[in-house]
Amino acid sequence: MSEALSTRERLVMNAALLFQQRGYHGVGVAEILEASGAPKGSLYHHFPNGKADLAVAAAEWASAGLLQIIEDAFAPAESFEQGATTLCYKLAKLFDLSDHWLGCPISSTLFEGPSNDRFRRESAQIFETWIEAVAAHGRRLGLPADEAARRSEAVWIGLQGAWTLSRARRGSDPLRRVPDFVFGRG
Amino acid sequence: MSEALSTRERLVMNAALLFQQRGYHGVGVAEILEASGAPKGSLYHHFPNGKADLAVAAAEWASAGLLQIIEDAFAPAESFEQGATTLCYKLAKLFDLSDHWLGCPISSTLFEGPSNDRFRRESAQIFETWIEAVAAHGRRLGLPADEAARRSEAVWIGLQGAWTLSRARRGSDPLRRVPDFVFGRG
DNA sequence: GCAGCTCTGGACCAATCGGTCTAGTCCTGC
DNA sequence: GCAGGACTAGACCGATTGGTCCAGAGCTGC
Repeated sequence: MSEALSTRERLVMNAALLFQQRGYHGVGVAEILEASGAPKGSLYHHFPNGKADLAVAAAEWASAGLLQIIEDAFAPAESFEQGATTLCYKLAKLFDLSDHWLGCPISSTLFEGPSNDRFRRESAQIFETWIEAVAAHGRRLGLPADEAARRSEAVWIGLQGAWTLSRARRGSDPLRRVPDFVFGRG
Repeated sequence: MSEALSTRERLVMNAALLFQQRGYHGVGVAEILEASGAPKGSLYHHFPNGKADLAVAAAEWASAGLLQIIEDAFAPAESFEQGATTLCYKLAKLFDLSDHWLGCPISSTLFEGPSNDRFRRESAQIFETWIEAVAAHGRRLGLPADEAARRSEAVWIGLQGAWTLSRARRGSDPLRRVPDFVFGRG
């Protein structure tokens, strides 16, 4: 149960999940409140700017989760290719565990949000953090810096694109083929 | 000028553009009406189910435009690689001509829409049409059927992912590097 | 010239939107 | 035991949402 979580944590978690399912504008504040079992006062206490603040917090929370998945995937890896492949499979499994309709937590939450620079900058920064985390593992595993940068960007692009196709097809197959795509196998 | 266009066409065009910019739920019916210079009655005359019908029509209109771009890119091509590269550059140019913030017309319009099966099926079908159009050119240009299918899917995934990254970075560089990823250059 | 359509124009509606405000509860330090 | 901040609870708000409805404009065939 989530009773142990604070109201703030529940708000962020539920907001992240709901935004991922239906996008920023597709989810009303009331629904997030209901899912979190919190009254309106709590939301505006923890997030003075309301929905927008909550969305940024939700995206950052989701981003932290993704970074952890990257660490878990690369920790036991003996090569960049191996780590990246594990990462793709982990995300495919995550996708399978959902109802096959989750979007990218960052795009869904921030790209579709109010068109202000704050959201745009925040999303760009989260994406770059993601790519840099993978690139760092590439360098650690012996790749030259420029190749690590190129490869990690390719992994990101492959995952982002394949995630969309997996969503349309309601199955994780495209995600599982990302390593072939990135490393020119098959 | 767009005076020559019918009310219906103006509605579909403007809806497609606005949805692409801010997603299905991010755009109100009133705004589409205002952009099209049409009253409410016209919308519900041409699209009895209102916003949802309009969104499907807008996605199909955008899809037709994309298919035309594919034809234009592959028509003079002498190899799949050449056609696909031209396609990527054409889309990069298109992205540059916008304010660097357009989303994929299909995802923005249908993925973020109401979570019903109609939207999901429609988006899946449009994506498959897209991939099949590219694959057909692959076969025409001498690729074995299975390789054409794999390659065209890779192009689609690369473009979809790179488009997202281009959006975050506010520049079309990632799109222009898609051919390198797909064909293992560089 | 009028019957019968397609289409337009816009008033109107209930529901929902995100957000404000304040009274009250709870916990903690003293 | 009480002072005071952190937090909850929910009534309330104006604006906007998507949608309905109907009167009438404009065109076409007769």
